[in-house]
Amino acid sequence: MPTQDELAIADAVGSQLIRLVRLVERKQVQYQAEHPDAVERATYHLLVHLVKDGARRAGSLAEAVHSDPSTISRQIGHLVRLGLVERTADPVDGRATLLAATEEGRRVFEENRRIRNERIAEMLERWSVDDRRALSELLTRFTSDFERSVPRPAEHTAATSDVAAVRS
Amino acid sequence: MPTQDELAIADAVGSQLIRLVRLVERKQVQYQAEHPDAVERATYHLLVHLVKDGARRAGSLAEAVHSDPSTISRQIGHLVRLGLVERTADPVDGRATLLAATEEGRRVFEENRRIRNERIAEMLERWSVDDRRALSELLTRFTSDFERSVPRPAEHTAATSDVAAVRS
DNA sequence: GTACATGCTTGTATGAGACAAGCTTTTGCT
DNA sequence: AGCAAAAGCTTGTCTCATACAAGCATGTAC
Repeated sequence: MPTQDELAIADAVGSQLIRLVRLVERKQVQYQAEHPDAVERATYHLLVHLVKDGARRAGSLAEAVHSDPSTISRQIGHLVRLGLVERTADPVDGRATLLAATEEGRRVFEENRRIRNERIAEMLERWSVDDRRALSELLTRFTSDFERSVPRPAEHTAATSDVAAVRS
Repeated sequence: MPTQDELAIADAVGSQLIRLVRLVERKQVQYQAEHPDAVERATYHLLVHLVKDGARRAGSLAEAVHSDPSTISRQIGHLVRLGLVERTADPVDGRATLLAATEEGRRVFEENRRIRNERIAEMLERWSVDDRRALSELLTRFTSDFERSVPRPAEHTAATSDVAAVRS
């Protein structure tokens, strides 16, 4: 039973959250518009997974991003054509393919991350050190709480209204 | 010229930001999956605009959400069919249509927002009052800074790398 | 009053993603 | 060992959202 006060804070946080998500999405759309040959956002995300977590099988990726294997297959196809990812036979299972980021794939990822960090550092330029640290900590904590509240897809517990939480 | 320390904070903030955006998106996908007759996310966003800012013309909406007029037309068509939005002739310009949320449209919006706020309040349940307030304030401030850094679409200033800021 | 601009809607094309079918390899049962 | 069933991925087909183009109606300017 949240109090009126708690709901007011929740409303503020929720509004900012939505605003933030929209801004990020808009930036990504702009990026696509200005880089017509850039890979699709979802496709790029696969590269990120491979760089961060190392080589994985296609099915594992599909699960990680909650996407259909056929979709993954085509997306990886793009990345392979661009030389950012390599397919190698899985030594322990001939049916499977091991996917790994290439050196170039890692380079592209690091470059994007570098640019992103610089932009964010610019945004925080005028913030006090304490505020910066506080933002980072509170954001991390909130994200973790949020993550806990998103039902794992497998569980599939009665979530009829659970899920309406972030809309608008 | 950000320092090493500043970049480290920026990296943490950026990572959490991406994580957060993905969580929100995932929640929205789940919502769609569980409510097959729910309107498309982008379509719902139009309703939000109409509730928050009052009646507007279709073209104005199109600009607000950076979308094609034809897309808006069809999306509004859905909302009208659902009884959430009304089209009325613009009294001052016979070519234009004024779009307004219906009572039901407002009700749906308020309900979603209420549910969202409750979920977020739950997430913050165990937070201290100070931390809650700090999160809300810092998030608001950061979002505003972020917004300033997203070039207005009209400006279209050399943004070749500006825009790579949020990827991965 | 006629030509052009403006605002929206409808037709058409593109592209991402899901489901289904197919091919290959592995596993399990006898 | 051998054959059936399952697993892992790829390719074919469909759907759906969105962008671009064309069309229709109204408004505006000379």
